[in-house]
Amino acid sequence: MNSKRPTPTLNDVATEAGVSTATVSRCLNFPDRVSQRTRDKVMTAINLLGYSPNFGASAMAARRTKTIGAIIPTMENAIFARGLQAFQETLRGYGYTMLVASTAYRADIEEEQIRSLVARGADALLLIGHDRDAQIYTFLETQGVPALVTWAFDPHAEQPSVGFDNHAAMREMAASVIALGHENLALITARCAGNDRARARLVGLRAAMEAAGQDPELLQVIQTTYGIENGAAAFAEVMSAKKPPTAVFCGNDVLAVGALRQAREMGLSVPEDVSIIGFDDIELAQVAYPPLTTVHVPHAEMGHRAALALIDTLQSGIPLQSIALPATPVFRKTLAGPKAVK
Amino acid sequence: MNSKRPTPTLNDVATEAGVSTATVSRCLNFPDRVSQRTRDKVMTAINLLGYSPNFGASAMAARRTKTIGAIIPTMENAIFARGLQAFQETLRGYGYTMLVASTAYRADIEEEQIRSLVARGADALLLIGHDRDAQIYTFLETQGVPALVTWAFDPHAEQPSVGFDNHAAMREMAASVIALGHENLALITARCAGNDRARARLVGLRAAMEAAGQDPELLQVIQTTYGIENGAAAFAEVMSAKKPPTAVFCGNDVLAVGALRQAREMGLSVPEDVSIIGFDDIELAQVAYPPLTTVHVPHAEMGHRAALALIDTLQSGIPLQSIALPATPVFRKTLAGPKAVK
DNA sequence: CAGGGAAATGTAATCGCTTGCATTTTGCAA
DNA sequence: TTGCAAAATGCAAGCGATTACATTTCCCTG
Repeated sequence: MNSKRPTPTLNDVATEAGVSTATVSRCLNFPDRVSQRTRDKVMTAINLLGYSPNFGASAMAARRTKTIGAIIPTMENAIFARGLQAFQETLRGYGYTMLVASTAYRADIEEEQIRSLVARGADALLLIGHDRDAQIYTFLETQGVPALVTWAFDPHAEQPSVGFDNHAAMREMAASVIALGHENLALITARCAGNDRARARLVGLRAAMEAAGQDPELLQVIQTTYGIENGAAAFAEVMSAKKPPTAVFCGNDVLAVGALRQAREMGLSVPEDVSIIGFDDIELAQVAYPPLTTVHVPHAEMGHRAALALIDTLQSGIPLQSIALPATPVFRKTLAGPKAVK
Repeated sequence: MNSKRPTPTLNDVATEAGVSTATVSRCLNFPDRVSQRTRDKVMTAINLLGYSPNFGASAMAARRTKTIGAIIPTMENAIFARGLQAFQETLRGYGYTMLVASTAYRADIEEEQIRSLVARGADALLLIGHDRDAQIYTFLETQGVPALVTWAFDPHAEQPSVGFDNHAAMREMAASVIALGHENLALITARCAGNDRARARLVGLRAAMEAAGQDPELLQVIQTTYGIENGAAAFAEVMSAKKPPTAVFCGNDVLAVGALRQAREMGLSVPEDVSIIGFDDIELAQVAYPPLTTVHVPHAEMGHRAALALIDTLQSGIPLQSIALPATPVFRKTLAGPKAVK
């Protein structure tokens, strides 16, 4: 009847149930190695005491946590949400738990989060994109924590990845746009430094221009930060050029939606006056008005496959294998041929 | 030169640096209780070995983790994103780490996640809404883990909360709508079972009707699952009534955006033919076309204040205090008076 | 009813770190 | 120099689980 009892431990349960701690532990981890009667006693004690195992202690003793960490740049917009959701669901099905951390697109925070998750005992890690200090990969190796890169696929990279080829996807989309007759192009993109995906998309776009006989140097590029507002601002800037582009590519749908809004505000109609092209195909893209022409990314599939790959390597010990998934243009309503030129 | 060295421990660092483990530990946790020289030696050893402290061990020994868990219904849409982001940022500023888990709106998963986070040593928990089994609160109490409810504010509830009054907010919005002359109302909402916020909004709406002398029973209510698609479907259903409503309330912006899209598809213009009202004021609301009239929720402020409250109780031991924040209607373009009636 | 192998349970070492207390160093004033 | 308080460091006892390995109990079979 003392008011402040400390949280019960395995030991307390053992005492209460009149068995040894080993039995209680087994009862929890391998129920069928324990007799029915004992199990009942133990379970009763557990409920009575409101016992819950201490994760840290258990992790330390068992040297595994059935936990996988995921580190994403941001949770602000839904870019990674669908993928992560799928990732988590698949993990759950195999008895694993996902831990998420976000970095606000900052390398230093990312490193901090990686260390934090590893310290927390994450058995493996899911990372977005390849770009990061080599020393981080060394660290992970030292710690014996497998890391899988996603949202990108680069067969040349050291790190295994489950994702799609950003370069190829953007090039394909750009090729279609150029085929429509657009010659004056612009790109609004997230900062490319430390962001291999953004960079690959940019380079892919230039490649398409080159392939079509255009001078890639003519591409007007604006780098900005994520966010609808920023997309809007960048669009305004882009369109203020003496010879404004007829098609504006955006590194992602969030920026594209901002551009779209700005276009409306500037009295430009899309796609008649100017085409706007996104990337990612998040929910926003379908809701935008007009519905956004964008590059579809297999979010759920990616999350699912990544989870499977990680679990597999954890259980089999076989190194991770890269997997390429397709990302393809989806044409909705924001793309049309350029206005008849002067 | 052996290829598979185990991950280094505090002990290894101590040996390498030629000091005791106590010193290394202090060096990490209270740098200023250690001499400059020693600190350098230790740091060198740490870097050399690629050491990273084992969180579980540390948590066990110290009995605290500087970790706060947040459990949200979903990460799929951005509803909780802004709030969480703010929550995390504030936490970070005080040296705390946030762990997120999502439940897919399922009570059993939520319980599982709560236990999991507690077992992981979360020093405190952030929960969405009040509705959950009383036994969970008992459990948290037993474990000595303070839990703060957010996204809702209910002075009558047992649990402390930092949030806004869903009932009052919806009533206020509804009052404005009714004042415009709308008499035939409908509500598309998330499932109300186990969701006190949805329920409060519904009741708030009815209260406004009653206050205006309308029969609350006349409100057409459709419960559905989150998602743009579902919002669209529900809207179609609502409008198929023999006497379709002139204003359709939505329990949240995601549903509202779906409704908006469906309206467009049905050739109805908003707000001329029908008004659509959302709730939450997530980014989506401003991007939608036309921009959504909705109830603004102080996401960032809420996350920020919740973090402060939790840290405060953790450090001072003073029980959590509830805080009410305002949530107010923001009128954009999807609300107008009803069409001249027959 | 004895004997034996399987099943159930117990014993105790161990995981990596923190921290109260004891001990050694250091820095300075006398 | 010497003496001393303060600063720095070391010692060692936990923290709460897991799990070899040892021991006891059970259930059959002959």
